[in-house]
Amino acid sequence: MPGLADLLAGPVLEVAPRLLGAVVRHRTRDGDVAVRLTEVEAYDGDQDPGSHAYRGRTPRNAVMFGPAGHAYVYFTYGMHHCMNIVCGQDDRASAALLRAGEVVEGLDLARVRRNGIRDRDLARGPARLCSALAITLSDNGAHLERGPLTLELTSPLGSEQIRTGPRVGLRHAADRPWRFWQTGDPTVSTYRPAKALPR
DNA sequence: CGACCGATTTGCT
DNA sequence: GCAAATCGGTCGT
Repeated sequence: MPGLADLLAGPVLEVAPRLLGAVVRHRTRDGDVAVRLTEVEAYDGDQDPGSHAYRGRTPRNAVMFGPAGHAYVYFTYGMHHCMNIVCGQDDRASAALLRAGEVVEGLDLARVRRNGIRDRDLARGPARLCSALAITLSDNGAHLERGPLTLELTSPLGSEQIRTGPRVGLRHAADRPWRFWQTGDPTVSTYRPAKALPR
């Protein structure tokens, strides 16, 4: 049967919505926390001005140029981590940013890590998600099949369960509707557009 | 080597 | 609604 990397090796615009509902689990000394993904964004490598890989390979983004099925983690704003799942073909340098999710395991541990924030907000936002899962730069490049950081795909959501819209916080290519989220889910980040798309 | 920027969150107004 | 916090990556001098 096909491995995770094979499933993630398709075009990122097809893989990203496929990730909605999938579960990311991180095992640490303190225990396990798992998050069900409710919001992701697609970044399409060398053809995408919004992608870290747009200006070519650097030590930071090298993982994006490798095979699908690995985590690309970067540090930003001097204090936050964000996690992507590398997908697409090798050297395509495409990835899906994990923007939000629902904590489905290790709720108590996630509450401690997030220091009293409401359960709904534990992983609502890309840096919050990394905080709840205790993702750091040491997880950059990690295989998502072998652990301690894993991705478990679930059956795809129906098209009526998926909404799309512009990506968040980009200076360029802000017009491309490459953000995907689960319809009406309360854990989707607050930057969702004011008006929902027609049912 | 120095300057500037960023796929953000939080807290205060 | 807005600005501070804070630092690695990238690029220009």
